[in-house]
Amino acid sequence: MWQRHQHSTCVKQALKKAEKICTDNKCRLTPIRKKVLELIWKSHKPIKAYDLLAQLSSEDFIEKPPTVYRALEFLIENNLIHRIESQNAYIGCNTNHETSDSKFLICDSCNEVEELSEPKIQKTLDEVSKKQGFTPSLVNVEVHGTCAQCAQN
Amino acid sequence: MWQRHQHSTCVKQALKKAEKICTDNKCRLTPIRKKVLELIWKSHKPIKAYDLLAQLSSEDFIEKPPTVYRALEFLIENNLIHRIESQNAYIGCNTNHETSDSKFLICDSCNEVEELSEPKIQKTLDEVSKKQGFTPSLVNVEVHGTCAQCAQN
DNA sequence: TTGGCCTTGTTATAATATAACATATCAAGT
DNA sequence: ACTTGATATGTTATATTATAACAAGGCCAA
Repeated sequence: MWQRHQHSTCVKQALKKAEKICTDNKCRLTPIRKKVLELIWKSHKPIKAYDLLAQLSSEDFIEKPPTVYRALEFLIENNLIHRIESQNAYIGCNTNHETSDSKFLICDSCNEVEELSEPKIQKTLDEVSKKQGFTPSLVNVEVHGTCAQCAQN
Repeated sequence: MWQRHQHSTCVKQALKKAEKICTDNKCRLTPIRKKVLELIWKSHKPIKAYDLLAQLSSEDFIEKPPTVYRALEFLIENNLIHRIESQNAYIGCNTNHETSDSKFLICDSCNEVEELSEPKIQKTLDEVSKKQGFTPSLVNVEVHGTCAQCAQN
């Protein structure tokens, strides 16, 4: 997207962060979970469960749906990835949050995704919720559109 | 949800509004489309495509998936309903918008949904997008939590 | 070292959605 | 009214996404 970066390093960083989070949370980053997380980060764009499945099966991992969905569930619970609801796809989480809130800009042209961490959004949604007497527990924002790169071309 | 209302009247109003919109948009609110819209409004909560299908088939309508999905597609295109992405479900739209943007408070306890039309949210998202050089075309916000009614109980 | 819990394996199936092509209906111009 | 092109629906089949249920294995703490 508009922010190019060294991709190989971000995969490593993500795995490192995952190790730490699992230690902190007293849970296990098993080989399958690690592999799925790695594939998600390597993809760099939202990736679908059955695409992960295909990649796993080409690498001596078990290639049954429950395997992947369990790994995804685990990674989501530990805030290591998010699900993009409007695409039935999964993407690595590179922000630090306690909650599973997710806020994305999704470029419908290049299909890259930027995760937002602007407190302003959360604040606005909290205000509006409060006005309705509503107590938010989980926020999901998906803004579709065109990124800066794609707008130029 | 926190706002109780006369339900039978809101179904009628929704159908009336639909007639108008279809006239304006030069498109046709056929019996199937009308029936699907009516069922969605009668449900009053997000309803799933296959539940609609079941209800249709018990009323002499054709009971094949494409029938329902086509009607849903039409209704979404004309902003008469929205899809709740996090639930694979559909709900009537009672606000007036040009775009298909949708913003919801979703009570995970009673499963009722409130559509938001606060310009503040749109404004905040526009600002954040702009900051990233991103041009939004469609916004989807789904805030899960507990509504005022349910919080009391 | 064993018992319990977490994780994975395995089979089957549920739930959600679309492709592709045939037929019917509408509505606008003649 | 008749023709025609566009829109809508019927129909069959299948794609895509996800979970249930139960068995087996591995890990670790008492």
